[in-house]
Amino acid sequence: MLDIKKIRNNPDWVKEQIGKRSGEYDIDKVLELDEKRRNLLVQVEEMKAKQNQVSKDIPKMKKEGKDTSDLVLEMRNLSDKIKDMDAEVKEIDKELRDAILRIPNIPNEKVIVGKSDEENVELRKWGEPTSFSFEPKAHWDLGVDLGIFDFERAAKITGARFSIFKNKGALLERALINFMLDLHTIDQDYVEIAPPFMVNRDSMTGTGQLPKFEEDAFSIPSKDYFLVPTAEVPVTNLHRDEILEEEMLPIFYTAYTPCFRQEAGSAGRDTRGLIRNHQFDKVELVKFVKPENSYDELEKLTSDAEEVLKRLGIPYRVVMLCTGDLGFSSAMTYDIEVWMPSYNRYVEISSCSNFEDFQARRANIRYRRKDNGKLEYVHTLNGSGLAVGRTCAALVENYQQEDGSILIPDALKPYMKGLEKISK
RNA sequence: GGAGAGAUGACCGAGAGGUUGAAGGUGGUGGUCUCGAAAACCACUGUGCAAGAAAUUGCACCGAGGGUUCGAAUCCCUCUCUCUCCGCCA
Repeated sequence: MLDIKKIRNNPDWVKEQIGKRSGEYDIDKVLELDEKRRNLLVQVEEMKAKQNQVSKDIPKMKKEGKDTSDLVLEMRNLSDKIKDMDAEVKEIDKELRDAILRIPNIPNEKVIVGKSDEENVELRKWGEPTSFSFEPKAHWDLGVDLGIFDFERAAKITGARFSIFKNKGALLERALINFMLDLHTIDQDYVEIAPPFMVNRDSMTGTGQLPKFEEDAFSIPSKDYFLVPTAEVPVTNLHRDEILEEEMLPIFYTAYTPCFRQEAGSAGRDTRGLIRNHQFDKVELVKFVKPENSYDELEKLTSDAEEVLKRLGIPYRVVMLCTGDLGFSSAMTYDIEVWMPSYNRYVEISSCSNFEDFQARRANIRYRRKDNGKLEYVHTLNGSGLAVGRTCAALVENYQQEDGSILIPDALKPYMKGLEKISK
């Protein structure tokens, strides 16, 4: 959520910044509602001030033995007027809040301006695309042949875009989760969280999934809960409506959760295999930091996620998303893209973002500065560390052998009971 | 699911229709004392919104939302959450 004062004081600048994004956003509506609200507020507050004053006077007058019945009658009228006007203010408040919540974050000035993902910029590359002395297969073929993935039965028991991991495939999935969590908690400084896999509406609003993207989420109507689309939601909301002490910062969390997404609008894309499922596993990294450190922390968070691929020996590259491809809540995002032989290109496997105070403002996460005792919004960041399903797919494809078996990278062997390779 | 109890400031905890934004304490900040520190003592110490150049002023906020009243932290209703007991259950 943007600061309404910022919008009010620099409307043209805000429009220009938001204009760098793709999509249309109605900032004039926000300005209009804000104006309307403040006009009403001045009036109703004047009336309330009078009401409060008279309410103080009445007991005094009674003590002095004066008759208050006329005054009480007058106040009864005023009270009714106030009630009507309060309701009006409340209605406008709601509209205003809803309108602001639908305005995306302002991109950081360093983010490259561009229209779509085609204008994203490659920052660095690690390794080279895997070369094969034979025709490499896609993971959905390899995995089914090896009996470690089963998509047909997943479609039967649930529907399209679900997967089953079986035998060594299930072990591999589990190993990857543990490998990633151990890396982040033991070799890096993250504290592990095992959060609920369902969250309420306030949490979804706090991180920016709602109100604008409700159709992307799976919901539990009977409780107005949502299946988590990412661990970012429960973990960032851990500190919703809290005031943190400065010495508590920075806070680093990592969490494994399954993620549930409708994938609305992606019909027909990536329909095979593990790339785009309604349910997938992910290990997430989340940071709460002081504003002055957030961009340094974004660099570290990204390299912490990259470390997973380095240790697994899977080639990848890091790109900066241009303004047109930036997510709704993000001020700056680096995507880590892994080499996927079946696609013959790099595929997104992690998205590392600095939200600055956008989420903190929505979720009301503040901290008290030691030097002046003032409250300030924290900056929040997160990134996948990594998407487990896609990592699994990338590993299978990049480590495939001519005979259809899959070599296990050294770093993962301790998590696979020392298994060297998966074969028939 | 049934029966009870509760939810108050950063934290603990009073308050039971009328100068209560809310006693007292803890914590925090500043000061006195000290070579320094601790202890003790003194003072200060909520958030949001609006108006104003500013000092400042107004309004709101005692789990959330409604209601009663001239006036609600205090009374009534609904909901959420926490705790105790019973039942059911991985």
